[in-house]
Amino acid sequence: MNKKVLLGMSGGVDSSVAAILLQKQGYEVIGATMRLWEEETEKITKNPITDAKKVCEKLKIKHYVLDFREEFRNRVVNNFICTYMCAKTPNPCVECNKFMKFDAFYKIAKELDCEYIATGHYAKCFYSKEFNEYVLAKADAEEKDQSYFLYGVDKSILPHVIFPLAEFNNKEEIRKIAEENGLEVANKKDSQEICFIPNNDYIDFLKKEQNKHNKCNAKGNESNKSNEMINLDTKEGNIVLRNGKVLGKHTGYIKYTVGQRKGLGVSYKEPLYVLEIEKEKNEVIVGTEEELYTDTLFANELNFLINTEENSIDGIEIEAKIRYRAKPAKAILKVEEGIAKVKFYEPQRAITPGQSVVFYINNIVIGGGKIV
RNA sequence: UGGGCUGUAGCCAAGCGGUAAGGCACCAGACUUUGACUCUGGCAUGCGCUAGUUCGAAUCUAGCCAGCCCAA
Repeated sequence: MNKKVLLGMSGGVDSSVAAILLQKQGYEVIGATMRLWEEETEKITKNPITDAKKVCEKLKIKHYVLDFREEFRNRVVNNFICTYMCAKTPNPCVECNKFMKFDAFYKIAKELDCEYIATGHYAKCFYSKEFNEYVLAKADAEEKDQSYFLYGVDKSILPHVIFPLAEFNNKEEIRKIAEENGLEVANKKDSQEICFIPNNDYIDFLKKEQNKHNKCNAKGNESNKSNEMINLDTKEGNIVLRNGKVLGKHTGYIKYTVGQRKGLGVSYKEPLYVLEIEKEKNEVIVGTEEELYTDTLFANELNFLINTEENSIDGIEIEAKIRYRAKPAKAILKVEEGIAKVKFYEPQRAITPGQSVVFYINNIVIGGGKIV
């Protein structure tokens, strides 16, 4: 039996400990770090390659550096920019998992004769008797669970995925294992923010990159990009209430997302939040917190991780997560012509176009899509 | 020129004799593998100016200044 596994290593504690755990379980581990973004990646995300190499040396495993820069730009960065241009809010981690970590990476694994790939994600992958196939599910530690980011992967890959951290429920334990094994990264700070954006300044990033990308792959924006994409970061428009009353000016709608409160620069008797971005009129519509709640959403670009031929998904009750940090909420799912309609029992706060909605049944990821 | 209204922090704004609410913005943290939200802390010895009444004035009085509206 082939027990070779290619482990994606970010140079952080989680994926480093994952290597140790896999070794203990008797796998032959090969480490690989993806190079995703220019040369700066090293600086921005704290030496992923160098650190991963050190860990591999210590654990006596092979380590490869995979140059995915071109794919990353084409699939992840391009989509990030286009989505903002479309007045929506992207989630690059979803794209990255789908195209990089669970596609391009798996292809390399096969070339290296690895039956499995593994990552340091907090998620679970196992054979479900109920569904009669391999499924993706939440990690035991629900607060750390990252299954949300993974709904977009191709379901055929699930039998080949291992998440060594699936059952850990606290980070201290993981750091402890790293320490016991003498890994320098034991106390490395958790990563956060978008990996390819320095200083977390996505506006500055868009300003610099908006004219560089060559082809727009975001849905509904295939045409005439060249004129529109100039100066998205400065193109002035109105900030208005639902009734049309103009409260002030914005300097580029890409600076806003639904539910956003900070940065509006307008006065009102109570806090105002972004309700909607009107791309055609170049308007940012704002309102009070209660206006933020809606009970229905539609999603496209659907991906299902269970066999939808054998399992009915139309009209069933599910739990849906409308953003990474949102609590799953009960809803009824309907699917028609590639569009999902999700009707919640309780209205949800700030449903945001561009973000992903992920469907769960008993902690198992059924699928998900992009909110329109 | 006559009549009316207004003047509180960078912005909006409450207070109407008892010792400066609140929101926006901003700053510092917490939370967070997306953008947000949220949470904690900070942010006017001073209320257009001057004089007065009062134990006490942003609040009352007078004059002045500035802006807005109406009328000739």
